Amino acid sequence: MLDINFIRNNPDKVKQAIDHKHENASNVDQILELDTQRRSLIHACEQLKSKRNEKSKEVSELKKNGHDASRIIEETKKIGDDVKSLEEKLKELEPQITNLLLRIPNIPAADVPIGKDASDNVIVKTWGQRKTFDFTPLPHWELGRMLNILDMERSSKISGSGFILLKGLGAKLERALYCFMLDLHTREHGYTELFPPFLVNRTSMTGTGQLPKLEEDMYRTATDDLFLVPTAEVPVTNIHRDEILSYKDLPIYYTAYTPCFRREAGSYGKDTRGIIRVHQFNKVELVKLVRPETSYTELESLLANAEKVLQLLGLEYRVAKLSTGDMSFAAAKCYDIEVWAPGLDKFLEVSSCSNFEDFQARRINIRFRDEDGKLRFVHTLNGSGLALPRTVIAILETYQQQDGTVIIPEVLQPYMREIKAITRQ
RNA sequence: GGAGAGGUGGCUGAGCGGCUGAAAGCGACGGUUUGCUAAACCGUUGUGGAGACAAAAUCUCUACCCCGGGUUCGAAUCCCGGCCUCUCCGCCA
Repeated sequence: MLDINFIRNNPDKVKQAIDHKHENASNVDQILELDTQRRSLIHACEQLKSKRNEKSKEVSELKKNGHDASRIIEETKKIGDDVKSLEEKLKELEPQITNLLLRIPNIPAADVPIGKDASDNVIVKTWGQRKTFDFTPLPHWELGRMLNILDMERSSKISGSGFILLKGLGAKLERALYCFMLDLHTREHGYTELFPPFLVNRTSMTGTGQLPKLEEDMYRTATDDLFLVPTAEVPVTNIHRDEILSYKDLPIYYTAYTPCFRREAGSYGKDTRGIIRVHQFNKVELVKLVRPETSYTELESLLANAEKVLQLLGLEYRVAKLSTGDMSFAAAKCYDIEVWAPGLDKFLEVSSCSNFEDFQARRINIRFRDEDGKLRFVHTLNGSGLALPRTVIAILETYQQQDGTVIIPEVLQPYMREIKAITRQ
């Protein structure tokens, strides 16, 4: 969330950000109005408390010297009642303000293109050569069925639509991919590997910003009020919640594999075929906690780390700098990586790399003490490195042969017991 | 699931309802001493909020001893609820 002081001093910037992000956000003027009320209540309340503390001390003195204190006790009781009534008003007001504050989006960075949606995103990079085929490339669901590695009919029998059942070398390819990604990021890019819980509590979900806005998109276990993680970002970023780190600890780089669970409420009818959009998918996530002054160079290197996966897999991709209208609520700047899927004849988003500046850190209260002993909020970043299903799609569709077999990219072969191709099983 | 014990500052650990934002020790930081290191000695050492100030520095007030309620003129301390940790038993991959 934003600092209330920042909103107070820069209401127009905040309003402009809301406008540019096309967010259905809280009313800034209303927040400021409530904030003014809040502060005057606090002031009045604290003055009364001060008076009460003084009187209590007098009582203590009088009693110690054996005098009667009943008159002052009566007076003080009255003050206590007034304090209580002011506190009740505050207790009503404060959650209102917090709730409104939680629905104000982050301010986009200065170099983010202003636009209304994805059509205003700017392609900043393309990598790889467009693969040409002397036959018509098939979509992955055809390949998956022919090779008997993907069974969408039976997965929907087990769980409903939008769930993946991988079989044989399909399952092995999946496992090879996330092992390869984790190895790359830990060995080459300096990330620490984590294996976090897959269920998290409400506080964690609120900390990273999935709640309160997106509760409808989350799977929740009713009896325990736990949520299935929609991304490893949630457990991993929350690791240092309410902590004060040392500047010596920074930067912190974490990577984690988790399944991701998303109800995809409201997206019915979109990308329904195959495994483009599913309720459960695997992902390797990259998370960074860094010093504020380094966060934008850290964003570039995080993006490069994610790109590296596709480069090593030999998959064509492009990088888009998201416009204000397409950016997420909490991001200050965001790049999407999109991989080319020849069978679908389109690009698919496989990673979203964002700098949240101190927006998440403020919500989640992660600070660090710098060399001067000052407390400052860290900047948080994250990105997929990468999401699995769409990477699988790109591999199957890019490396398909005329006979329907699929060549395994060389970097994955050591993870596949040196199998070089997936053939009909 | 049953029974018990416990949650105090960066850590260990005292704490009678008022003199406790909190003893003591450790650590960290600064200084003195020292050829260097160590040791010794001296000093500093929380955070949030509100207000004063143009702002910073600073100052004042207020809150915080797991969280939330309650009792009281006054709560780290008493009472109730919750969360978490540990031990034992049961169940279990």
